Amino acid sequence: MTVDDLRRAPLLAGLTDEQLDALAAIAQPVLLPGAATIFRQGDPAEAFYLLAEGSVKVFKAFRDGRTATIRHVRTGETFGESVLFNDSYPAGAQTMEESRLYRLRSDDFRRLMLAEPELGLRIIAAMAHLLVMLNQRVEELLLPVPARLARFLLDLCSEQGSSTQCHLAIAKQELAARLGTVPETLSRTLNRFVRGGLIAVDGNTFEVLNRPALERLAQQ
Amino acid sequence: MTVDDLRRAPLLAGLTDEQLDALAAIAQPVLLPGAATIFRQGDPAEAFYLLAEGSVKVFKAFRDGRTATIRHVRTGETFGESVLFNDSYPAGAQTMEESRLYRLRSDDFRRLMLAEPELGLRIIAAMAHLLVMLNQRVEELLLPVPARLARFLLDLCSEQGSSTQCHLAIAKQELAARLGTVPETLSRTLNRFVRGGLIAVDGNTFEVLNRPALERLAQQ
DNA sequence: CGGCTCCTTGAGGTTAATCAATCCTGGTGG
DNA sequence: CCACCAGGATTGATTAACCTCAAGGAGCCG
Repeated sequence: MTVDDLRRAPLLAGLTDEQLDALAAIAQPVLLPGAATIFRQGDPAEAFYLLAEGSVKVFKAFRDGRTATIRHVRTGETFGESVLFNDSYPAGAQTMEESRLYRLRSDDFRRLMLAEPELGLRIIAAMAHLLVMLNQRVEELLLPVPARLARFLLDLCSEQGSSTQCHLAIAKQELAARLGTVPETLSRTLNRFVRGGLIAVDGNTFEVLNRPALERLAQQ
Repeated sequence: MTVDDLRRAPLLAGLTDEQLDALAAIAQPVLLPGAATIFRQGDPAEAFYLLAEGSVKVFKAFRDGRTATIRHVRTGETFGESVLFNDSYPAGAQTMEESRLYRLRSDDFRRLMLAEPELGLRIIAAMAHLLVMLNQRVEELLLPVPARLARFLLDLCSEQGSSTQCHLAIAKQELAARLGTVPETLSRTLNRFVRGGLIAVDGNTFEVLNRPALERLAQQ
């Protein structure tokens, strides 16, 4: 049911039932198969989306056809919100499996914001925060590949509650995309880490052997 | 006088005299010589600034000591505003000549925002817009140097009201920093444009000879 | 045991930084 | 009026990072 789906979105948490009803009135349900393009980088911005079920990735496309995954959207999260400030999408989005989402047209949403200032304030603040995050991700792409990989590994470990071990849930080629590089370079870089005694690799499980060196590398 | 200085800031335009007085009460005047560091990338974020007189540049620092100028701040503009969302500065700032500025401590400012919701709404919206701009600038650094230069030239021309001619007011090495590259590469790239018949150069004046090709280059 | 997909390894090419040398050009003092 | 000097601007040669293309493995399922 629409309102229940909306209530699960962190961006909308804490809204009153009336506000959610108003939102539900402008939310268009969409059902997409896997690997479907939702919007492309540079497309005129018309709407943003709430992911109710399934999974979606947001990515930047480069000149050379390479892509860097910016984030994996989780159930209940919104994406493409920057349409409210921008007139074209700053990144592309694609489903990774069959997904159910809601489309929120930006002019409908803007109209709603005028009627409900509280909603607007909440959205704008959340969005500013998102933009800061996005900015950090894009900035990371300016670092050399080894630094990006080191960051990722350290983050993954702390995310999984360990300071030395972590398990990679996605394929290495997905990781390469997430780091904005290609599988070959990822493979070579991992190899270099192993030869340098920084980490040990067993399949998709990693062990950090020399944390200080890895942290130094992650710096720059 | 403080209030007059504040009134000139686009971010604050349209505020009532009372609101400006309240702001003036928390604005600390600062006088700095040229080439002075205002804050460094990564410093804990405590305040943002309004430039009343002089000139300031905001820049990203790279691992290798290179820097990319993100923007040249003009009189009446604010910079470092992202402290309101971030707990450290995402870029560094430095005066380019003797400058007079006002320091606005972020917790003072936040307190003021709570008391004056209208002020908060205005600031947040303006800031979200700024963040989008910043994001675009950082993204540009992912493009190859010729694309960045092409963009810059086209922007400069349209900024100066001409579709074919423009004049560069800063030194070429400053332009190189603005493009996130080094003077040598800028020189070679300009040369390539000239040899390719894209532009003509006379000192610091440029003429666009083949706009479509330049626009194509700017794409990616 | 093919055939598949994913991963790795090697060779080569492109982009752009670095280092070093040279060339202007405008300002200064003789 | 001219020689000289300093900073900026150019040019050449070298180097580093990392992508591309191409060719092997390694595991896995029918």
